[in-house]
Amino acid sequence: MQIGDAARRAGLTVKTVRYYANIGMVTPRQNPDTGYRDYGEDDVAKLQFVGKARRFDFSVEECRELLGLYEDRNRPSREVKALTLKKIAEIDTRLDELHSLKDELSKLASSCDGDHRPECPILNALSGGK
Amino acid sequence: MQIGDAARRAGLTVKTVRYYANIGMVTPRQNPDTGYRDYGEDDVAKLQFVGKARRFDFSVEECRELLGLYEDRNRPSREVKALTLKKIAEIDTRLDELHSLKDELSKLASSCDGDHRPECPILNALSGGK
DNA sequence: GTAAGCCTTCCCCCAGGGGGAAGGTAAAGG
DNA sequence: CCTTTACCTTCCCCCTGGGGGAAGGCTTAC
Repeated sequence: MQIGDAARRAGLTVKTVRYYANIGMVTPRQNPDTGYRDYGEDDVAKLQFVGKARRFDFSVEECRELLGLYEDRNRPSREVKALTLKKIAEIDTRLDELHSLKDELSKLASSCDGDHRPECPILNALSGGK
Repeated sequence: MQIGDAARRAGLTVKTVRYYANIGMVTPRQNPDTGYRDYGEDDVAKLQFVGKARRFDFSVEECRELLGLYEDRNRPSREVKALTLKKIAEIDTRLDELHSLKDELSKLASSCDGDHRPECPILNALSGGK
């Protein structure tokens, strides 16, 4: 099938699918007549797999790694689980950062009157100290 | 003072400070003899301000906006507060996304034995369904 | 004299594609 | 048969927020 159908079925844009082909992540056959990319069911499955993994915040490189494990029917599940736990730890780190950012910004916002007057604790905080 | 000192005092890299000059965010005078950028105390204050706002997850464009408000001694504090509340809302959205991602990944991870056997619910989840 | 330590501009690099130009191709409608 | 429409291809520039390093110029210190 052509790239448009494959993209639709995987829920990705044509641009994205072509990009994945260019970086060698999901490489379809080529139709020798037209020169068009020719996607099979297995390719669509891989595209769906990658699309889902991306939505789970795995980077493209991590997706490549997961895809390798996915294609190797004999790999130990340990490896997949390790990648997943690493990703969870990264998410935790980012959650902590965002929580503390939000706390600080919330404190600033609640200390600011937010009226027509120029006095503003938010700007004072941003300009003062370190 | 030269860019190196300004960068050190603002806790930024020289590259970053030069970048801010290039995009017109903090534009120092120029030393006519050497052609070097010449930073004053006011410039350093602005660099510190921007550095802090960046650490608060404000984008460069938002920093430019905040800097404009910071320099306008008569702006209403309302505008600054609005930007801050918008940023807090963005952080909330991202927190929600990350929380649900983490939940899903945690469920997958706990359902996977993570041993030497190839059976892996994580890959099954990524490959199956939508 | 020369080495260190500044500074300058210039260009390429990262992720993860998006936007659009220029040009080839295939199928359907009039 | 011709045209329109909808595909497809490669190619190049754009975004964020700078990092890395080359090539060149200047003082200053040893």
